[in-house]
Amino acid sequence: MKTIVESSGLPADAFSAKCPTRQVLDHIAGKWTILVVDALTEGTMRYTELSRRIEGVSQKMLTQTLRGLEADGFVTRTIHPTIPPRVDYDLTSLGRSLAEPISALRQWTENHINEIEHARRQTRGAN
Amino acid sequence: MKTIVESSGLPADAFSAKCPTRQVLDHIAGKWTILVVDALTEGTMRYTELSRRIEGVSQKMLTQTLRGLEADGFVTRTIHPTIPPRVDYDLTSLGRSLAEPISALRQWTENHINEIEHARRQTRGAN
DNA sequence: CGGCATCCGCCCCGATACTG
DNA sequence: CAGTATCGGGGCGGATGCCG
Repeated sequence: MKTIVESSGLPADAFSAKCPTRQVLDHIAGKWTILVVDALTEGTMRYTELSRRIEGVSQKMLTQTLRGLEADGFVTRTIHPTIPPRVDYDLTSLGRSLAEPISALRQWTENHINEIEHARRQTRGAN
Repeated sequence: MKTIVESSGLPADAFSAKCPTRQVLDHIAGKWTILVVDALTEGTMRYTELSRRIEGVSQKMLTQTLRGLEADGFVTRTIHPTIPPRVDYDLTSLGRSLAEPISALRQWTENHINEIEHARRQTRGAN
């Protein structure tokens, strides 16, 4: 059962260059998207909580990633007009759905990191 | 049960900037990696078969992606010294293992593309 | 057929400074 | 606290040409 893309009437196919699925996949494949979505599975997080949870992310990239996730309907942004200001980020139901395969990918990598590093050490001379 | 990274003795943690898991995750998050791994789940493929299957990929990026997947132990490269030459690419058992969460991610995106495009249209004025 | 080498533009991303 | 604005380097990635 293939999804029919409403905007084009064609079946969804990530291997096709024209399919919008490709853009979303490229976006999800961004450097920080996986970590941000995955972090939010732990519950509501404030901006600075996210930046501390995800080591090494800059303000710019965190903001940019969050804006992208908002635009795609994966994350909600809630502003509390208090002093000091407080902004909460949450996964939408669509975002929680996406988080399942994404978490699986992170966990797989963590579980197999030793095999991968071993394979890397076997690669000799190639460069 | 967390994996202990042999090279560092520390638990695998993708949220930690120093963990090698991060590099692998960044690598998997490359623009073409998901499509290449996923294409190879359909079986052995030659170089030109891959380039036709994955619309829009340039020779350079296909080669570069395949070399990276080789180095990480996800893909094997078999050269048949015939005329004309023939090169077969296959997933290793580690690669087939990785392909499961990766395929899940592509399928999820294809299945939810209409919801995502709808969410995108709701976003007004933001830019 | 299955690459590699080179050039080069673009934009990703980090660093820094500033704001409500 | 939660951003925005701007600058600048690096590398991702496409185009082209050549090779065994």
